[in-house]
Amino acid sequence: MKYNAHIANDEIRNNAICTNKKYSQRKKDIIISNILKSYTYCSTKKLYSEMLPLIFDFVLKFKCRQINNGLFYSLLSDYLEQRTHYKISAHKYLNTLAKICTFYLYIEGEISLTYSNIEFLTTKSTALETFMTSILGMKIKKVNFQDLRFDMLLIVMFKNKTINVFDITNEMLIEYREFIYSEEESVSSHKLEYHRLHNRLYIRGIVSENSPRIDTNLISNNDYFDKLADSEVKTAILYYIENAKLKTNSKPKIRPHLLHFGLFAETNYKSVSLQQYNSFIAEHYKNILKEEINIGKISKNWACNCLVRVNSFFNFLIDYEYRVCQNSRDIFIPNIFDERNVEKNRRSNIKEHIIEQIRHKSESLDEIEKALVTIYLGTGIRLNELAVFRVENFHDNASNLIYSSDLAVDPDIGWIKVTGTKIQNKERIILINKEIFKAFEILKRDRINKFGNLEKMIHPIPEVGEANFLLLNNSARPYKTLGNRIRTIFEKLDLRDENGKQLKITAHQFRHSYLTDLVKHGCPIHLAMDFMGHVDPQMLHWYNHHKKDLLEIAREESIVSNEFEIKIEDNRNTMVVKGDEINRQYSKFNKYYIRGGICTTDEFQDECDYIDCIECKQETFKTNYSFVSHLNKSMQHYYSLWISEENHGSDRAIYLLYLCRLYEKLLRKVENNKYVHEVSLNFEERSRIAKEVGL
DNA sequence: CCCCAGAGTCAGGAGGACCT
DNA sequence: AGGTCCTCCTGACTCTGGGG
Repeated sequence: MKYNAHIANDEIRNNAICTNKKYSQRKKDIIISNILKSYTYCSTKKLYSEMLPLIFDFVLKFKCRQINNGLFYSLLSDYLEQRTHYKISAHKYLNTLAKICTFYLYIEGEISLTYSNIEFLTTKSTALETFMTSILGMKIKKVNFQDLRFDMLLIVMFKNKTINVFDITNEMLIEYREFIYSEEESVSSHKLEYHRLHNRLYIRGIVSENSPRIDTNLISNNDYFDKLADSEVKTAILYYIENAKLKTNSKPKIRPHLLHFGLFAETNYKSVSLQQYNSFIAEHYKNILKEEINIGKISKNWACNCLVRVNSFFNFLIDYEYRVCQNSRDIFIPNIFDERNVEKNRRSNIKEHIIEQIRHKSESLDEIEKALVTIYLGTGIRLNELAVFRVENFHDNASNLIYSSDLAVDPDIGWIKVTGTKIQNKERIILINKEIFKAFEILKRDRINKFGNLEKMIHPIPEVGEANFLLLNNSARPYKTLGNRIRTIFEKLDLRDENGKQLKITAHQFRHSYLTDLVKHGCPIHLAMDFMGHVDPQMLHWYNHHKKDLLEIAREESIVSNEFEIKIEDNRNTMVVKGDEINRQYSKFNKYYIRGGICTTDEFQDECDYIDCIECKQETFKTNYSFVSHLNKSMQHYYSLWISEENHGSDRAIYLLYLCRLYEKLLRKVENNKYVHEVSLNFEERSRIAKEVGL
């Protein structure tokens, strides 16, 4: 993804708000107002507008000075706390503002970047993104800020220089970006390089928020690392031990714990082994906490946080031993807090009885949660699509279609228009039933209660303009962490499988279930694709968990049922398989087709020499055979007509006919009930097609 | 009034599932 | 095959309500 950083830099230089000299108050005000302008959606705007000038001044003080993230931030907190009447805590938005100021000053050439504060100021952040887009004019909307950081670090590698504080100049940035985004070079390979670099150099801090801040959040070059890592970490541990002794009274909770770990580390760290590490953690974890810090009475998270930090310290020790002592044994460092069991294969659909369970148990949820569950359950919507769903896309009064098992048309029920996130600006229609309709109403009502009149609501984020998101977080910003909430909900539901094992359900799994359901009920392929928002029919293979039934239905009920079979081509040998065997072979071979003209793979087009294969005569033909299953007698007739004609012998014909059938029904209803039929673009297109084919 | 603990919430990083 | 984005987790915040 390209962004025009160099252009932006030139513009800034041409219209420089300030030179390298000191900022005048007026210029400073302009900068600050610009930053604030980009930050108006912040829920505590007043607080920040008051603090921003202070932050700006503060950042200026660090002109051309190396400073560590942690130190920088703690100093900033102190600085602000002294000068305002607010009690400053480690506030993320505040942090972001500091990043913005730093970045601005960097762009202006007022400050230089150290390796440390590269990390510091290029963290991915909505505010930073907004800032760069609106104020600096950088078109980096789609750029991951992680990548920006990669770039900056890789400049150093690309230049084959050791990392030096002031080596990263704008010219280097420009040159490197040109290099990295040139067509000859793959960005991903650089990412890999970066990962190696990153993993080697980055040590996470072992400092708790309740502890004095120490410079342990190190990112450094090799020299720095080699020179300082040993003594620095050692110092940190000793520091803790010292403080533990001194301040046991004032901080009774953390000290014994750290003391224990610190002593262990100090005495054992030269020879700490994986076995020691594991057994130590596993055997003493609970006892230590109970004995030393009385786990029953303190925050669980807090204790865990301490352990994580110590954990990372041990990671460092082991890494250090491995690297410095040249010990060649394999070391695997487990994360004792990482209990997730990530499924390595594709995600599964949700079995019917689990869905029943969900429906049953969700009675205990509150209204909003219940609505969310209902929507995901019944629409196959992507997680993010609901998060950015706009109120105006909810056609509550519109008449429209609904997909159901008998393909009936129900004009009483509406649709939602979803803006795709995978493909930009691509919209699609999802048909909803009354249950989902109600769920949306609940969300809408909740939205009005929280944020006022829906119709007059303009989204607080400037670049969003008048978009009116249905879901907002407490700061009236788009609900980025909807996934977290969904996960919490399903944890609350405590779903169990047959063996009583707790199930982890994610929102995306409902997509699998939804498609499986569609196909199971014989939904035609292109319609299913529309509903799912897929471009490539092959994706349906990925999602469809109903293959066996699908094939059997297709075989038994299709218009070509008398002669239905699947030929599987394997090195030019053809075999005909049916039933279970079809299912078994399905995954084994890529190349298959159905007699009657349905071809499924691209490769097949080149080699196909079957007369029946209509596909090979079509340019854009791509499908699988699942649509066949829904055809009824009347459709057989149309189908036979269509495939008999040249250039029309494709599943497209089936699709069109299917649409015709739907529209036929709809039009009839509209006529009878004097229904005003609102159509979306998608449906206009379909309507047009329907007319073209004679309806 | 403050303190505490728990519940709820949110941004960001990492990795890999999804999708073109 | 390479790009996108989902899901996990973590650190750290806010809110609430009870107790001193």
